[in-house]
Amino acid sequence: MSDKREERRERLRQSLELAGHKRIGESGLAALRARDLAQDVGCAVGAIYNAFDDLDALILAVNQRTLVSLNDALEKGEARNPSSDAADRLVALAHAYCDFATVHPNHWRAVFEHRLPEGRSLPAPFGEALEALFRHITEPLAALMPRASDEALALRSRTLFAAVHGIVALWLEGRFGDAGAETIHDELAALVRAYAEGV
Amino acid sequence: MSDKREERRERLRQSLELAGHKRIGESGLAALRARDLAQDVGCAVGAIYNAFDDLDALILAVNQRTLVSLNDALEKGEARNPSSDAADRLVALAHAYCDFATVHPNHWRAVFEHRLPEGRSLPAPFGEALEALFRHITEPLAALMPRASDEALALRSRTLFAAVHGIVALWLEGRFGDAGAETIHDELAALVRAYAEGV
DNA sequence: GTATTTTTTGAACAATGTTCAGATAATTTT
DNA sequence: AAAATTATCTGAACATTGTTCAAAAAATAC
Repeated sequence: MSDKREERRERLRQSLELAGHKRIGESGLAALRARDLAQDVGCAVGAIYNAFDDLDALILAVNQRTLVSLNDALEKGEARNPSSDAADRLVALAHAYCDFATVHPNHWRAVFEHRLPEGRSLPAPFGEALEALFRHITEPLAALMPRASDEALALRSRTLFAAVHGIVALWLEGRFGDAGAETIHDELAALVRAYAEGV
Repeated sequence: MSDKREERRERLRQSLELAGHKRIGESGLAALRARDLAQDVGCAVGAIYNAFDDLDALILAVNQRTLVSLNDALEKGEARNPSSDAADRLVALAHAYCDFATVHPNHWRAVFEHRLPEGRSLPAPFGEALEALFRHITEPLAALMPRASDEALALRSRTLFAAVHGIVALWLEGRFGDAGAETIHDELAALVRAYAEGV
């Protein structure tokens, strides 16, 4: 019966992930320290490396959790704004994305700031969480482009996501000055609608 | 006559900036090491701190240089593609931006990867170089929105820049899979044209 | 209850950016 | 030209990181 061991290890993993989640949320990815995590959880620094290969692995776990929350937020955004018009749905998604980034800036930033060391690639579940994100876009987009191939749809979903992400990112960096949230929503809506009409 | 001193110091500054430029170009921002720079230039580590406050200051200098190159590239792109149609000009700009990022990925990435420590803000010349970037967009955009205020134009220029940047960034991260350069050019053109028509 | 295996511990290591006292070099003054 | 002053350069030392590892402790197996 080696379940107990795995269970204990899993508990530690969870605690550390939670502590990491908290620290990133409060102070950002750059402020994450192995020793702080150990203290939060009440273990020695070395023990971290029994639960995770790396701090990178821990960060990936936290970021994946963030992606899941983001997915939830997008789904709630869609539910709150049920429309049969595809363009409306895309705008609602963009707004929900923007709102999530505004409410959880540090978590959201961490997902995109984090860079894996050269050569390592994203774990499969992380890629799947990203895929789920894109799917939200693909569906309405398919309504707008009934004759497009799956590959074309996948590509254009990514393009639209990237455009929206770029706008939200530059805004949250503060490079837009101090434009209010409504202004950004307007900008997003304009872009998304223009794109929806153009395709 | 204290010019000689300033001149020497300036020479060191230049050498270090050049060495930093080279290292970032070859291996990326994350691989920049103070000790490596010192060796490249043939001085002691400590001497770096006579020429620059920080490594951050050195990085900012390199990044500013990159922004200037980028501006040049955009101007050349405009010159190579002279059109009276505002939408065409915007598309040419987006393509020139994409090409620059493709040819100088590490330099280009460094500009956006680098984060100043909490509380410090960009030096004025850096902000001006960014402004110059936006101006390229503002001009054609003004032709498309003859009745827009200066503030509205500034905002929409940034939005369009951010959207294009987001697309190029996600592409260079490799999240788009292995789409060819023409595909990305097409995607950029579609987005820019749609936006141009929509405003 | 003993033996084995795993985990935990925290000191030690390596790699960073940065500082600083002393040595060196440049500049100014006399 | 020599002395005095000032700036600069040097590289060892410091503080902070993530990570490792031998020894101790704990858990598990027999």
